[in-house]
Amino acid sequence: MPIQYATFPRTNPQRSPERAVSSAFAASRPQPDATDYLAKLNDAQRAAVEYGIDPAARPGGPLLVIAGAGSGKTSTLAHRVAHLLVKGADPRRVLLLTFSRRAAQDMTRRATRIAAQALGTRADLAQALAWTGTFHSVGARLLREYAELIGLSPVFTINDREDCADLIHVVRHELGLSVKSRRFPTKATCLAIYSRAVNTGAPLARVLDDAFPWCREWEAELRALFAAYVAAKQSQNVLDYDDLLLYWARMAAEPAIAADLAGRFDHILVDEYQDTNRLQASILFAMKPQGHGLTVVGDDAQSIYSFRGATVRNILDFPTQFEPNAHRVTLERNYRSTAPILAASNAVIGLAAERFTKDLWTDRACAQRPRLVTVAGELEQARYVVERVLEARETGMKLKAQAVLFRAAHHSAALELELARRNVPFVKFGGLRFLDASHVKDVLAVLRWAQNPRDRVAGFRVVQLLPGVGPATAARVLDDVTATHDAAAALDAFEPPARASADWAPFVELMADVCGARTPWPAEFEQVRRWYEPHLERNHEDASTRQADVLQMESLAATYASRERFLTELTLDPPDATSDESGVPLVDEDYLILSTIHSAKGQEWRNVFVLNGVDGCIPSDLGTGSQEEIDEERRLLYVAMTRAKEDLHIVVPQRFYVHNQAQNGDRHVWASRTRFIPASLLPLFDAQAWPTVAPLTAPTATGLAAAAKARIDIAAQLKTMWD
DNA sequence: TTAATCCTGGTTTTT
DNA sequence: CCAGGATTAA
Repeated sequence: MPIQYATFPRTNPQRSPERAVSSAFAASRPQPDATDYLAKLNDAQRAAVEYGIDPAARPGGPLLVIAGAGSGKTSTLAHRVAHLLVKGADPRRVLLLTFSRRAAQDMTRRATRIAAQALGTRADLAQALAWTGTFHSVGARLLREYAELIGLSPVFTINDREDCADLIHVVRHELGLSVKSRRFPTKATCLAIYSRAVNTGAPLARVLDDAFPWCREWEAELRALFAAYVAAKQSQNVLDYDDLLLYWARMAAEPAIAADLAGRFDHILVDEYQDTNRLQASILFAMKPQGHGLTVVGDDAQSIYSFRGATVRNILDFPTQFEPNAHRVTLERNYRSTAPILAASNAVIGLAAERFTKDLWTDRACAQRPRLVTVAGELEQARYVVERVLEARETGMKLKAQAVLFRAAHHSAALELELARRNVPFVKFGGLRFLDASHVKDVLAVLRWAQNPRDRVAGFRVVQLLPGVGPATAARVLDDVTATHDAAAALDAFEPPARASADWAPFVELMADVCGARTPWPAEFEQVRRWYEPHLERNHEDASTRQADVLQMESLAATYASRERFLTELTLDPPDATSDESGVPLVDEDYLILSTIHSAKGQEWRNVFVLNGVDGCIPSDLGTGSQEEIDEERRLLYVAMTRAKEDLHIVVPQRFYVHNQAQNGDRHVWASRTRFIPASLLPLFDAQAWPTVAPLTAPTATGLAAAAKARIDIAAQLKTMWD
């Protein structure tokens, strides 16, 4: 039997307490007017909510909901979940997979509110709707429960991308691949190749041909590297992101486990299905081979994660995976944007090579077309945005109701400077992540190592924090720890180099405490932080801002039940922003949203600015190799545009700065408007230049004529300057 | 063996 | 332009 975790009680279909919870709902239900809470839905939404749900909420056939941008997708899915609960489905046996944790929380909140209202119950439905989260986080939870059945230790730790890259690096070195005459791909590239192969399920050769042609010559070496990488992960009891899916998929394909695993869920609902990959689809099919109780929701026009192995084929081919085919409902009515914004967005996506089946419509008439604003350069672009943002705020539009979107995190650099200069508070989503900051990684490494002493990447990092300890000493320490199976004892017995002797005893003491869990969580975090602070100050110039980060982490740590939960969830759902110079605005303060387009998925704002609407940014010049890549970039612009409710500005700088070009270093390039808005679409936009009064005007003919009459000899004047 | 310095090269988006 | 790898001084 899988071991039981206090925090994640296993459900048992026959005699679990959850059944009791469910029947309590049923009993307290005053036979509501079943249609009442669905009254606000339109016909298509209602069909999507009610399909296949009989009066006893027994799982019906598979359902695909194609939900266009702004068509009330979240609301519809939330209503479907609520409808299930109202009909008596057991919330503990509902699996709800979302794209991000934020989406998961949002969905849980909405669904339970609707259901609670309809049922007139005060029972804590949200608590009962426990299996809600991303594929990765749900995978992690399931794997911990079944760990011992599949040869994992349940205390496995999860490496984030950086850690995985470090591990690959070590393995690569051990295989002697770093000393080839021709340069071997970097550790990050190796990991990207590995990850893509796992997530797409494609053979290595195909992955290389499709996405990494410049690494083609290394196929044999890469294959050996990946084999060693997998072995290293296993011996160290660590999983990477891909493993969470891969182990889940394999587990679900194993008949002995599959019956128990799949039998735990009556209903599986998946949001943002267009951004799932082959591996994720295989999990769903293994869990629900006939598709009973399976609902997937998404929009093929918003598929923007192919770099992560996602394939739009998942959603396009979903209906025919089943016999009879899955039922399909399409939501085409848009409630978000004005008609002109929608018309322009439809036109942009309409030029895609693979034509999509739906056109969104709305009855929100409006005269203002989306603006296509030409500015001179990035500085003017930043000024334009700030001016317009403040202007809108003057009219009462909160900063939070406005957002600036861009293709790559660094595209907002100039804007961030301008916002700081003019004291406009903002929060940026996407780009540099909290977990990538070295001081954050240091602290987490201490905790991770204590959690899982076999984790060499964590240990390697921790030991080297001590002055006088470098890679060689650290390697010896780790060998001792691995050999003795007792980190604290091994550290105690280790003879440190002279330079490190003063720091050794406090270090051993700390690790003994943390490994032995002598200090209860979250006080343990504080203990680690106190130990770490002097090392932080020694190693970093800007110790004080980094210290603030660690303190912030400490308050975050207090909100998790245990060290294990903290480590797992922080890795799977990291905070979005670091506290840089601008500082984090207070929660109740108003602030402008800056976000990568990818991070903006599923959100909406009244006023939206899209930066750098030029070829080279959208589409990124890195993504113009194939028609598929170009179409994905086009969908990216579509996603950005359809975030806007009332006003949309696409800013086109005529000149922008590119950094680190292979040839000439930094330089300006002359940009042209994005190819996704060709001349034929211009009538749908309100094209304008900014600023409206040109700062420089050429001399006019009459002006020159007048000046000619007063000709002066400047050369003569200058000569007299030094007389 | 560590730590400081020099130099090269490489690039988006994220669970 | 910055991170990470290579080189070199201590």
